[in-house]
Amino acid sequence: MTVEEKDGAIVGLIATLEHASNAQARFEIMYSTLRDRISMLVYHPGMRLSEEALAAEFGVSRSPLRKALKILEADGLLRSAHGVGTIVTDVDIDKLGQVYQLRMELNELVGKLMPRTPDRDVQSLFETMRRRAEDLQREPSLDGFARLNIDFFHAFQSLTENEPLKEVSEKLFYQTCRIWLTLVPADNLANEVAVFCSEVIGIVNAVRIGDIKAAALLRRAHLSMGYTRLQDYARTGV
Amino acid sequence: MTVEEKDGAIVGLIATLEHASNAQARFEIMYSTLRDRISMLVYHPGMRLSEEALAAEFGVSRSPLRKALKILEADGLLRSAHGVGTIVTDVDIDKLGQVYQLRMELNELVGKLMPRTPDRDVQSLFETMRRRAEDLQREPSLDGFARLNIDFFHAFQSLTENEPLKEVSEKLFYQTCRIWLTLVPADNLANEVAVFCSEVIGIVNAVRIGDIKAAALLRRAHLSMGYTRLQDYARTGV
DNA sequence: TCGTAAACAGTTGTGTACAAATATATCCGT
DNA sequence: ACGGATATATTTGTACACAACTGTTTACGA
Repeated sequence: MTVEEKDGAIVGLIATLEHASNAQARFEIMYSTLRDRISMLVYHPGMRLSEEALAAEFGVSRSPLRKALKILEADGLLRSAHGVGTIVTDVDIDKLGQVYQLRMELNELVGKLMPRTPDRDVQSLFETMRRRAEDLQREPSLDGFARLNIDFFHAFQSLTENEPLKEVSEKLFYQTCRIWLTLVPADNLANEVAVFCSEVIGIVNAVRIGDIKAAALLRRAHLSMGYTRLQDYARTGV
Repeated sequence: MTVEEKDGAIVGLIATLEHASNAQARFEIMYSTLRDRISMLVYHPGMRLSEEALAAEFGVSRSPLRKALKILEADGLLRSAHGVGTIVTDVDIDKLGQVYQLRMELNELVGKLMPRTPDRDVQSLFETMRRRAEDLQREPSLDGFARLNIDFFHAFQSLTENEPLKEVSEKLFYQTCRIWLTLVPADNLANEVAVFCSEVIGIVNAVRIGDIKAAALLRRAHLSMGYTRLQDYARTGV
């Protein structure tokens, strides 16, 4: 699904870009690659990115790269400062509270607005998520946690057919998902992973019997509890 | 509030841009000006815009102008086609149904998520809206209707302090507000204006007594009825 | 007269040079 | 040695030239 799953890493990325047919395809690759790196904290908050370096890596000039950066800026993930650089935005637990409130409501809407009866493909997708959750629980890792969090979000998105809702939810998700990587303390990772995996498995079970509404309510509940735990981490961490 | 309210129209616009201190300010002017023109059907759906002509009008080169166009493209208001031009997107009543469903839910959230107790400024803003609604009802016009619709939306936005909710609502509003200008038949304009003005006045009354939740529910109800009428116009119009 | 292909005009996409702005380093005076 | 001003390096913002692409027109042949 994501671009990262390539063999030769950076080399493979440029190769992919070279063969990208049109401008839109090249943009999508650059955009999702950068967004993924920001979300996975490869580019950590406060880090300065160089347009020239990124353009060189992608094998293009600054012009098309800047388009991707501008959209990421509109998404709230980057911030450009003239004469300084392109800076990865900070994630502030307090400001993110508003986003979390909204995300909770939106997740409930997944069950209300055009819920989609899961077909065979969706079911197998969620079964894959269950398997990955079980694997992760056996061998917890921060990266695996973050990756499954992202992929499970996209799987959950397929439960509604309301396109605007999906777009809006996606934008808000990427504004918040980094917070876990910055706040969860290493000594509590296994516990946090276990909670998350039980959430995944619970929702997979709801999807299996076709109860999208229940899946949405479960997700909303877990989102709420997750935010509470994040606040605790932020308090004790400081 | 909007940029259009200048004396010398285009000349004034360039003058404003010349004096804009930084790049962000210049971007905001170009962005909101173009969005307003699209929303007011100065640029009608299907119309082709020329980057060069727009850049000349704003007194800048294509580079900074393109940033505004790219964001408007991400907003779903424009579409760029290589070798063809920059085209104003169509408004399709069926596809907009999903947006309307979402907008209804989001409007209700205004009353649930961080509703703001109206201060003196907000109250006077809504009183202005009431006066403009009364004026419009006395002398109905399509442009006046569209303008008040946009301005009243922004006024309503000030009733919540949840910034992400405001951003999301704004994006969705501008995806839908053009539909009225394209669908309302001229022979029913006075009637439609009357309905809209009564909505405005009703919500102003709710705000006056400080009942934001009621204002939000009223707005949601009117949004729902409005969408139903739009569907009727679309059916009888075709 | 019609169909087809080639030339043309016009548009967005990309590369590149330079301007504007900022952070850092350097130098000088006290 | 320290403060401050100045020079320098680095970065994003802008302008412009050209490449890539598309729709239209025109010319040519059947």
